[in-house]
Amino acid sequence: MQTDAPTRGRGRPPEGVREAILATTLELIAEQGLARLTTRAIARHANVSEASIYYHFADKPALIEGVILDAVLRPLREFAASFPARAAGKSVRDALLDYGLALESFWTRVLPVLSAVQADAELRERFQERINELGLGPHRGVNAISTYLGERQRAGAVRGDVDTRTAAMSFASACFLSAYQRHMLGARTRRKLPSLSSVIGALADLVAVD
Amino acid sequence: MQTDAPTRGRGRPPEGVREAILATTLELIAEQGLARLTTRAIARHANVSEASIYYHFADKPALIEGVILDAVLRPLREFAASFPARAAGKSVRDALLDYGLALESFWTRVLPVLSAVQADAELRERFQERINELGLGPHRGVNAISTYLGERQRAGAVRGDVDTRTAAMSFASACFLSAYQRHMLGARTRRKLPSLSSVIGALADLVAVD
DNA sequence: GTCTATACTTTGATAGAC
DNA sequence: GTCTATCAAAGTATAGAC
Repeated sequence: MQTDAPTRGRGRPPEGVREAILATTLELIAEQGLARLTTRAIARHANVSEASIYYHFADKPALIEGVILDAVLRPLREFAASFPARAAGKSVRDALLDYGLALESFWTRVLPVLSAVQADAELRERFQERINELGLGPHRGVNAISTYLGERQRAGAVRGDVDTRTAAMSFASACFLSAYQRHMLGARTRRKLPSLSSVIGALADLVAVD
Repeated sequence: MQTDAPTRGRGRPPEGVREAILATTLELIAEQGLARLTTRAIARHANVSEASIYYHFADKPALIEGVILDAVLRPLREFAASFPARAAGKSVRDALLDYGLALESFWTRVLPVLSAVQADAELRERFQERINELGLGPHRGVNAISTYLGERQRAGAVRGDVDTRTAAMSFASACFLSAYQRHMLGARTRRKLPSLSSVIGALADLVAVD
């Protein structure tokens, strides 16, 4: 029952089709997971035909893999780039708080995609290869914060007897668990873990020079 | 081309069919994920007909849900039951090490299933409901270890100025991150995080009275 | 309670007009 | 570059014999 546009789509500019497919696919993966994701659903939600999907992507796995990798690498780059700025001119405690909350929200963005990867053996294998090639993984975050703590330690702001690598691991993993709980049990669930802020605060008290 | 058993199966006792279906389904979910799991594959690997699946289970979602829930609750019960025994007569350090490694391997068992849950929106919703009803979640582990540390603190084996809840959170989350990295990047991947033992050891040094 | 055979539905992917 | 229409394959689920 379209009254005025018999020849072209219902408002989507033709050149946005590829981007619409990518964005919609990511959205659907995050919302409903990979198990029942169909090309038909992607096409409908993106206001596009299924054929267009196969014009832009070789097949369904190629589309998924592209979306997944991008959905991990993009937030990662943004986050990594923001790190130096976060610490600048702050106390150790404030820097850790700021960094920790950012780390938690990074994981909150990425976890739905990581879970989707685990749902398909082929995808998982390719993803692991790619991540290993790039040398990525949680150790990156641990190393970054460990380096930061080391610097502050030499500057006398962190207690000399603290093992910065262990402290960094505790810190990073608390952020991760916090994000994972929300991911697994849903945002509406009442949080029964100590708040991330309080845990980071307590860790800061342990490592920082008073 | 069966030469000797025209009427009955190739060795599976008829009464084991239901169990075989359950075990095989879990195995396949852990191995290849939920996205491409078919009733045909389950039947083949379990050496059973597809029809038998539908005799024992209402439909595919019902089968999956049963398997999933069992695969989380069973290890959880076993693990929870083993906890008191782990701490008995040990130093704080040894108890934490023992508990931590057990916690890591608990997560290693359960994570593949939790990831599968995230791959299907309907499954995720039912799972979250059930978990919330039962009051489960990572906070259980944190509470248990926090209680343990509190007792040892009153006994003088843990430093009085330690916040046991924060320490427990750090401890539990390190175990979780350790397991998650292996889950996500594969067991063969060279571990680039500090070993869990070393992190737990360092945490124990921080909280235990020398 | 389990099987074989099959009905029905959905899915990924392609052909061809515009 | 995008669409409509269509196909072959794969998927879930059922019927009926034993």
